[in-house]
Amino acid sequence: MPGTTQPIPEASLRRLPVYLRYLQTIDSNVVKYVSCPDIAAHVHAEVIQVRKDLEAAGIAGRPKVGYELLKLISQLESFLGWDNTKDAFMAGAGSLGAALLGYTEFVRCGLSIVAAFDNDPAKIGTRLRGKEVLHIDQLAPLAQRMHVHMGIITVPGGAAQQVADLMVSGGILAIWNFAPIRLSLPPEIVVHNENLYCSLASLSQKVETLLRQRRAASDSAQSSTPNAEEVCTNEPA
Amino acid sequence: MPGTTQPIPEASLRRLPVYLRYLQTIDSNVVKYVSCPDIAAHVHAEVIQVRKDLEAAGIAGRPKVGYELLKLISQLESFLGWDNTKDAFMAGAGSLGAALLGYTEFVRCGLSIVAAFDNDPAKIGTRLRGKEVLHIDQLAPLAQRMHVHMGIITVPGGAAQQVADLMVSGGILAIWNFAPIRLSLPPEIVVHNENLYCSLASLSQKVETLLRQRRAASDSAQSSTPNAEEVCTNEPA
DNA sequence: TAGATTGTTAATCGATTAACAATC
DNA sequence: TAGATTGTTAATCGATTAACAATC
Repeated sequence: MPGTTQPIPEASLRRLPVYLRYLQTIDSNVVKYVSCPDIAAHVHAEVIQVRKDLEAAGIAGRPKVGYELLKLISQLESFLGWDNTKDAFMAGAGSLGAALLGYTEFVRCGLSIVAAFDNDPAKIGTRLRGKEVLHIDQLAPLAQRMHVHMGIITVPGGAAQQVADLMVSGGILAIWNFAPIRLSLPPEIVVHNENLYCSLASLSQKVETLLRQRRAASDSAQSSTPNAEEVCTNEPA
Repeated sequence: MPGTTQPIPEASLRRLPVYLRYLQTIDSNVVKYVSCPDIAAHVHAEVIQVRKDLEAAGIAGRPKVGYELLKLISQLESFLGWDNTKDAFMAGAGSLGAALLGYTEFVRCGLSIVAAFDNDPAKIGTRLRGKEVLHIDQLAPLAQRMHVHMGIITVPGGAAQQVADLMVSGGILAIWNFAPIRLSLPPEIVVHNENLYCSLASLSQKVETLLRQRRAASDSAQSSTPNAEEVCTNEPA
C-alpha cells in the first residue's frame, strides 16, 4: 500500500544517531562517499546491521560506491526530524531541568527548550540557564498560543501525571518523561519514558551477578577448586 | 550444567523494578499473596509477560495461590541486587551530577553515591547536595582503598573515556555512563550507557512522523480527500 | 469438585545475521 | 575484468504470546 511505511525498529532508531555523529566528524572536503563497512568499523558495529538500519530509515546507496556523505547526513537528519527544530516546554525547574538545559547539542537534534515551568513561587520569574521559569498554570495556554508540540517532564513522580494532562490539554503531542511513573495518556500522544530506576535495575543486577561470581570463584579458590568464570556483559553501545 | 544460569533478557530486567514498585505500595498487613493477573492489571502489562519475567528472575509461585507478597518483594530485591547497597563514585560535579544526587530513592535500589569528583578547582572541597566534591585525581586511589566498585560518569563527552580509564584503574567494575560517547573498556567491565541523544532520536523521529501525517491529512483534507490515519506509538511503560 | 493460578511446552513474531545476486 | 559494495532474500535467533497441563 503506498504511503504505508513500515515503522523502523526501536533498536535501529537508537543506533542511527550514533552513525550520524560519526559522519559529522568526517571532513566533507576530503571524503565524498562513505560505506557501511567504514561506518561499522568506526562505531564498532556489524556491517550488515548498519546497512539494514539505513535501509529501515529508507536510505539507499550505490553498490560499490557507498553513500554520498553529505546526502546521507541530511537524509538521516531529515529522517530523525533533526532538520527542523521543534520548540519544547519543560515542566520542572529543578536540577534535572537545569542539566537538560545544559545539553546545548539538543538544538542540533531538533529540540529547542524554550521555557521551563514550575509551581515553586520562589522560582517563578527567575531564569534557569538563561531560560525563563514560568508558573505551571501558564503551560497549557502558552503551549496552545505558541504551537509548542513537545513537552519534557522533570517534576517528581507525584506531580507527573497532572503535568502530563496539562501538556495534553495544551495541545502537546509528544512527551519526554523523566519522572519514574507510567503516564496514562491518550494513545495518540507519543511518550518516551526515561526511567532511571529501570536502567539502574539493569546495571545493578549485572553487578550483583558479577560480584556473586567473584565470591564463588574466590570461595572455590580457597577450597582449592579454582574455576573463575569470564564474564562479558559489556553493552554494544 | 549446574550453576550456569540463563541471563535474563534486558527487557525483562527493565520491567522488574516496575513490578517491584507496585508491590511495595501494597499493605502487607492486609494482602499476603499477589498473583500475576493482579500485578499485570496494576502495571498495565500482560499476565503472561509478568509470569515469564518472574520466571526469568528465577522466582516461583504456587498454583492457584500466587506469590507470597513479602517473599516476592525480597526475592526481586535480591535478584536486582537492591538488598545490599553498593557505594558509587560519581565523576562530574555539574548539574547532571546534582540531579542524580537528588534521586534519594537510589539508596533503596542498592546505590549509594558517596562522593563526587571534578577537575574544576572552584568545585573541589565544596559540597554537592551534601556530598563532598574531591579532585578527580583522587578517584582511583580512593576507589581502591574504599573498595568502591561502581562509577557514574556525568562529565562532558570529551573527558569521559579518560575518566572511565581512571575508574577501571581504581578497581571499579561497573560504570553508569551518562556521557554521549561509546567507552572502550575491558570486556569484563559492566557498562550501561544512558545516551540521551539516542532517546531523543527515538522521540523526535516519532514526532516528525506524526507531524508529517498530520500535514498530509490536512493537505488531503483541503484537496477533499480526508484520510487522516490514527497513530499509536505510545510506549508500554 | 470447580475454578483460578502457576508451570511448561509450543507457536508466533520480529530483529538480527547470513548468503548470494546485482551493480558500479 | 575483478573486486568491493549495496540490494534482496533466506536462515537464525530470541523474545513474546499462546495453549494446555499441573496444582492447590
